[in-house]
Amino acid sequence: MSTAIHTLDAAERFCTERGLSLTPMRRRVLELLVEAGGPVKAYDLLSALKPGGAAQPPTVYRALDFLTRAGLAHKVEALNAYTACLNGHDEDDPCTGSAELFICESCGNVDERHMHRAHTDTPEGFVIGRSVVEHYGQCGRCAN
Amino acid sequence: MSTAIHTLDAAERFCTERGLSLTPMRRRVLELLVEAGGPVKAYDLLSALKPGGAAQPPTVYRALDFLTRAGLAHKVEALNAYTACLNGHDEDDPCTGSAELFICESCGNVDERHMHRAHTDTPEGFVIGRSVVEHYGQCGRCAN
DNA sequence: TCACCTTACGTAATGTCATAACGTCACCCC
DNA sequence: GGGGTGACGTTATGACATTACGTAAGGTGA
Repeated sequence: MSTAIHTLDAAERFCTERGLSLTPMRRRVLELLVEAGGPVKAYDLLSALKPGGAAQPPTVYRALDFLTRAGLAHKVEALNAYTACLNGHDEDDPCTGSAELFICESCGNVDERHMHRAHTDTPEGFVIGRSVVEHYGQCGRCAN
Repeated sequence: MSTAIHTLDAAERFCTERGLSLTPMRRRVLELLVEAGGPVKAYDLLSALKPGGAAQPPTVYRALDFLTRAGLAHKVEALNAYTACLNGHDEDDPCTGSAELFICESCGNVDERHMHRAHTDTPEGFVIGRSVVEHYGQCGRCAN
C-alpha cells in the first residue's frame, strides 16, 4: 500500500504538487468514481450530478478528461465506462495511463495492475505510445 | 505464413469446415474489412453496402457479430472499429478472440499477434474469460 | 487600473455508435 | 405440411460523445 492515494485529500495533494487544479466539479466526479468502486458510465455520473444543479454531457466529459490525463482515472474501453485510479501515485511512480485492468463480470470489481511488460512479441520497429489492456472474467471471490 | 487465411475463399473453407454459414452479406462485410486493410467503423461499412441495396445498422452489426464470433474479425475497442483477422486460422490454432493488436496511428495499419500469455501478475484467483489488448503507436515504417 | 490572455464551466445542438422489437422468408426435418 | 431455426429487412430508439459558442474568474504586464 505504501503511499498510494486512497482519499480525495490525497488526490488534492497529488494535484497541487503538480500544478493541476482539482476544481469542485472534478473533485466531485472523482468522488463519485471512488464511491462506486468500479466502472461507471458517463451518463450515470451525469445523473448523479444533477441533483446539485444542472449538468450536461460536456461537463462530465471534461472532468473525466482531466482525471484521465492526470492519471487519477482510467477509461474502460470495452465498457465505455470510467474507473478511479487510486494506486501507483507515489511520487516516483505516477500512473502514466497504461494500466492493466482485471474486471470481474459478476461483481463489477476492478483490479488494477501497472504493467512492467516485456514485449517479446512487438512487431519489428513498432513504438508503443499507449496501451489498452483489459481482462474480463471472474475475480477470486466470485469464481468460487 | 503457413496455412493462414489470406483470401475470402479460404475464409469460406474455414467456415464450411466448422459448420458456419458465410452468407453473401457476411462475406461482403468481411471483404470490405479485408480491402480496407485496417480498422473500419460500422457506419462506414454501412455506407459501403448501401449502393447494392438497402442496409440498416442491424444488418452490419449482425454480420460483424458473426465474424467476430467466428474469429474472422476483431473489434478494436478503443476506436469503436472492426478489423479483419486473417491469421492464426490453421486447423489446430483457430483464433479464439484474444488477439493482441498493434495499431499504427499514422498509417492506420493493424498488426496482430496472438497471445501466449505469461501473466505473472494476475490477481489471486482471477479467471480470465477474454482479454482486450491494444497497443497504439507508430509502426516500423512510420516511426522512421 | 485596465486591457488582455487563459482556464474552467454552462448551455444548446448535434454527431456517432449500437440495439430492441417485430416481421418475413427460406430451409430443414421428421 | 406443421413446426422449429437461422438469417435478414425495417422502424424506431437508446446509449455514448463532441462541437460550438458564451460567460465568468483569475493572473499578468503595460
